[in-house]
Amino acid sequence: MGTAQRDDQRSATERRRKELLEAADRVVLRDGPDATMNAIAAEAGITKPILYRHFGDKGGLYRALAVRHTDALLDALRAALDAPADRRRRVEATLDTYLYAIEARPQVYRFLMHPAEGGPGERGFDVGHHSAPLLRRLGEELAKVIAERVDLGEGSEELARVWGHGIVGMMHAAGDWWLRERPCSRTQLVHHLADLLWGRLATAGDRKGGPAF
Amino acid sequence: MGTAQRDDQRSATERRRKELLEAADRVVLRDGPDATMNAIAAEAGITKPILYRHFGDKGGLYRALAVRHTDALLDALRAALDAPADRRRRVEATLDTYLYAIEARPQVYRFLMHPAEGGPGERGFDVGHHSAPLLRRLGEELAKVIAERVDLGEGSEELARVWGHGIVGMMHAAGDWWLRERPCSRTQLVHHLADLLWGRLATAGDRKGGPAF
DNA sequence: TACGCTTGTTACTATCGGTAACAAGCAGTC
DNA sequence: GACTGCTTGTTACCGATAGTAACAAGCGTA
Repeated sequence: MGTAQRDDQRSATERRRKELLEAADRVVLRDGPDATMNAIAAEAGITKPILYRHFGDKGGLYRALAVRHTDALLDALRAALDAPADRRRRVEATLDTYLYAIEARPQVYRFLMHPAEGGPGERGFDVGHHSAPLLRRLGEELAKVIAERVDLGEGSEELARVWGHGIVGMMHAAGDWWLRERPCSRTQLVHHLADLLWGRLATAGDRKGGPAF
Repeated sequence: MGTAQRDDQRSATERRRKELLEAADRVVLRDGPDATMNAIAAEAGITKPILYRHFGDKGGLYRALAVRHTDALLDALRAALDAPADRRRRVEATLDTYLYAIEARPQVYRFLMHPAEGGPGERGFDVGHHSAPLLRRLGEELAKVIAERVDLGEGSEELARVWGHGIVGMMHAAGDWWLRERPCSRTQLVHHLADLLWGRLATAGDRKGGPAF
């Protein structure tokens, strides 16, 4: 077998893989976290074992799906992070980018972050909480940017990683809550979070009627 | 049937429920996220249907378990939050309390936050990502304390809730990452996070070698 | 004794992830 | 043309698990 054909086959299988992923995406969009392997295979016009040949197990399929979406999100976040503006603006732009993404595609977001939620059998598309890997990836990425661009003195690498994961967690938790309750506009949420990051908690006074310490 | 006996029975069933929860706790401690309903029933010396009569479904059992642990954690956090010290100390004490809890009982923590992780079948104790409810509860609780004690001016209630959920998310994500990688001591992590909350990100200078904006 | 209530069991269903075992098409090789 | 090797695809199964009847046994009470 010549190398030309091997390349053909390789690109062919990759195309196929892409098609399968797109089918999986459609099912996830439609069925939410209840998507089963059978349903995905049916949507792709094939049967289960092929999915398993391509992705190993359900976790593999999920990971491939998650990587696709995470990559897209990361690109958008990097653009906001690298915009030519002062730090406060960049932080706000980054927060807004993330929140816009989860607002625009809540189905995808819920699938990535909260697989297996509804459904009677509770036997949804779970495969072991992939939100953590996703968030960890975002945290590491943010840490890299912080370490690159902010002067933190001694032990800056460690500090940057702590902050990276901390800020991503803040963004994620606040975004998750906001997406459910919609207590305010996206812009307001962004400002509130930026205020928090800008140390307003430290400078705010004690409440007058509150406990006296 | 007299009311006395009805009370007896009620307290009896509640005692039983408590025993079942303790058995479930032991299994979770031992088997981690792979705990099955059968295993829990066996540990309690009974069979499945009784668990279902007491807790409805797996989610019910999980929720009851989560509430127990969350209550205990909340008590500890409230104590730290209400200690007679300045705000920075209280924040540090609270962070440290949380981190100590997850450090001391990682099995419980992993079960609450990351059910269904290991195991070949990936069919672990999942039941729909209960970490979110848990974190939401912590967030609301912290929001209450912030709104009570910090003077935030206009729209303080909304701001406090954003911060409550944001800070809890920061604590959770950083703690989760720290628990896995152990890149530094707990004390250091606490200081790093408190620094972040105290606005050091805003005041730090640009890195000299970094991109020029 | 007969009733009602709770506790408990055995035996079952349904569903889902995952896996053989086998069939068919299609390139290149003898 | 027949043979080999590879990928794609199928049907039919296994094993584990959540969840559910249907039935039995203890135990106070009327």
